[in-house]
Amino acid sequence: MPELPEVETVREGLARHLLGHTFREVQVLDERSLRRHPRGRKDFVDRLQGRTVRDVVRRGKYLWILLSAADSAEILPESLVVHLGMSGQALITAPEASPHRHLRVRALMVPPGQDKEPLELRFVDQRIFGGMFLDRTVLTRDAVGQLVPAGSRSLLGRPEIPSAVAHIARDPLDPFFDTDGFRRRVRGSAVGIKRLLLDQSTVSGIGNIYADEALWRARLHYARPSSSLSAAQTRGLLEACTAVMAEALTAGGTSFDALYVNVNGESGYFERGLNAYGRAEKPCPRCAAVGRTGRIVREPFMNRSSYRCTFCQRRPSAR
DNA sequence: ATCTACACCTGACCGC
DNA sequence: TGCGGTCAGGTGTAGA
Repeated sequence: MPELPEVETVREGLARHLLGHTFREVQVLDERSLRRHPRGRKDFVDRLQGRTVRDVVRRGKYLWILLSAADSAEILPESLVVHLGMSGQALITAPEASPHRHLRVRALMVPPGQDKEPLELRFVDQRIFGGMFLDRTVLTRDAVGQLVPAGSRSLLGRPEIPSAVAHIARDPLDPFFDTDGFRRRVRGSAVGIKRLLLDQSTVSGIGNIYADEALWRARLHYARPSSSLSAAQTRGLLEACTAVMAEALTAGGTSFDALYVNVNGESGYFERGLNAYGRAEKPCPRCAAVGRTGRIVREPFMNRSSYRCTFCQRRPSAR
C-alpha cells in the first residue's frame, strides 16, 4: 500500500513528466473515485479541462497539482488533490495503451510544444479508498506561524495548500516540520503512542507499517501512554519515524526513468527492510543479534494488527 | 472538547 | 466448485 515514500516517488514522477502539460479529454469512469468532489462528475471535468500543470506538491500521503489557465503562468486558487488510499496508482502511459482493469479516471495531457507527443494520466484504484477532487487553496504557515514566502521554489515550502489538507500536520521529511508541536501533543495526551503516530494532525505520512517499524526502533510498546514518554524517548521516537521513512524513500524511490509512474506498494524496502511489521512468530532481529529470545508477536490494536517484540517492546504496566 | 468506533471498498484466502 | 466469512487499512465523521 502506498505510504509517504511511495507517494513522494509518485509526486516526483508526475512533476517530471507533466509540468506544463494541459488537461484535455478528462474522463471519469467510476464516480466513486470522486466521492470527495461533492459537485460531481460534470463539474470536475469542466473545471479541470483546459488547465495546465504548474507544480506537484505533497504533504504526508496527500499530493496535489497546482494549476493555471492554459495561456497563463499564474497559479489558480483551486488545485487537483489526489489521495491514493490503500490501492491507488497514478500512471502515465501512452494514450493508446490498453485499458487497465481498475481504471477510474483518465485524462489526455497535451504538452506545451509541438515536438512532443501527448500523454495519458490514469488514476487506477482497486478498492476505491483513494480519490481525486478539486479544492480551493489557502496559504500555508510554517512551524513558527509565519507565512511561507510566496514564490518559494522549495516544493515542500510552497505557500498554497488545499483547504481539505490544511488540517494535517507536516510530515517528518518536511523541513518545516513542527518538532515542538509534536512534543506538546505527545506530552499532552494519555492515548496509546501508536494512536498518536497514526493521527495525521499530530504528524502526517505514518501508516500502520511505518508506525510499527518506528516503535520497534524506538523500543516502545504501541499502548504506552503518550504522556508517559520521557523527553529522550520522544526525541528518539521522532528520529525513528524520520529514519524509517527516509530509508524507505531511498530504497523504493529508484527505477523511475521510464515513461511510467507506478505505485503498487512493492518498493524494495518492503521486501527487505522490515524488522517487525508482518513478521509474526519470527525472531526479533535485534534480539537475535545478541542471542536473546525476543520474538515478534501480532496483536490487535485500534481494529488493526500491531507487531512488536516481546522482549524490547514490553507492555506498559497498569497503574 | 476529546476520543472511539465505524463506513467506505475489493479481492485473496480459508473452512466447509 | 462454490459459498459465506474474515482480513487488509487511511480517512472522515457520527456518536459517545
